[in-house]
Amino acid sequence: MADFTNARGYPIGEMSKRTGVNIETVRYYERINIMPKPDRTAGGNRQYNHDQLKRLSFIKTSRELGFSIDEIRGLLEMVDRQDFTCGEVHGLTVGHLASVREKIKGLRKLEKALVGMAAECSQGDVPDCPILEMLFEAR
Amino acid sequence: MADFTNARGYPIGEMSKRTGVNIETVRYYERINIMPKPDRTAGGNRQYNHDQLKRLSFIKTSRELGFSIDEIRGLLEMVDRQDFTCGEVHGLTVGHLASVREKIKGLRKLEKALVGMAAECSQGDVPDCPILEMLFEAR
DNA sequence: TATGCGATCTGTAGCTACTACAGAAGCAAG
DNA sequence: CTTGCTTCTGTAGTAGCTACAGATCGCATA
Repeated sequence: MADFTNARGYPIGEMSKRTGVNIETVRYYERINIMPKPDRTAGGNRQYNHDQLKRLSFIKTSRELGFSIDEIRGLLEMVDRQDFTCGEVHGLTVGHLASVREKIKGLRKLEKALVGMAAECSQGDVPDCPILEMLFEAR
Repeated sequence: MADFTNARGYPIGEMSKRTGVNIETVRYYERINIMPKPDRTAGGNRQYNHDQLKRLSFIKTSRELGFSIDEIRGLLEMVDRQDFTCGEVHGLTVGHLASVREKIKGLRKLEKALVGMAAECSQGDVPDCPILEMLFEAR
């Protein structure tokens, strides 16, 4: 059994397991420069350190919270340059929150429309459907 | 001023204006075979008829309701083959409704998490931020 | 009829955020 | 040393468009 508690560095598969980020995606993050180029073994395999693990976790968590790669890039750049303030980060978060709420609003409308359409429908065996009729209304 | 009330056919720009579908997108729909190849003028410009206008409206409305291109393709194939029943269409709609509700649920969770994070934050001028700390927690 | 200008043409490449190969090479256990 | 899992690079695909470039069409006006 492999043991990564000593500072031997994590291979990419371990990074993937620990963060839940797909291996291919880890390499992708390197390619688009939100993850740094890690050390390599003599044979050329990637070897990550603990900071890089934390960075990848950050990205994963942020993605799960719906931040775009570009938003995350912005946050990470501030972190890397050490020139952020709590207020800035708060601003980005609140901005993102607003866009999430927009999405929820849109989906609620949509839900309503679908419920309305479904309610109109007899669900019968007939080839005649108010749902399709609605959708087919030319503008 | 152009007049399309006679059966001269609609050029692509008119289709676009009437449905709100981008011109490039109309051509894209043709390429992926959810819109038929329309007639052409002597010079090679597309000339659509009223049925095609209705079909494009159908696609647009369905997209706005969040149906995927593949779902729409399915609906249109049924329509084209004339072998759908109202029950089938209802089924597709209800299935789609379920996935919309799933999305809403996910976004609500996300909203909650963001609100929680933002509340923790002093918004101050300091380079020390509980939001970033949360995001940086290694797993 | 000529001209000018907007609309349209084809083909290709880009976007977001990944994912999925192929074929070769590394690496660790037995 | 072999076996077999992991990792490597590079490329291409996914959805659903959008954005060009450079050429041609078509219609109104002079």
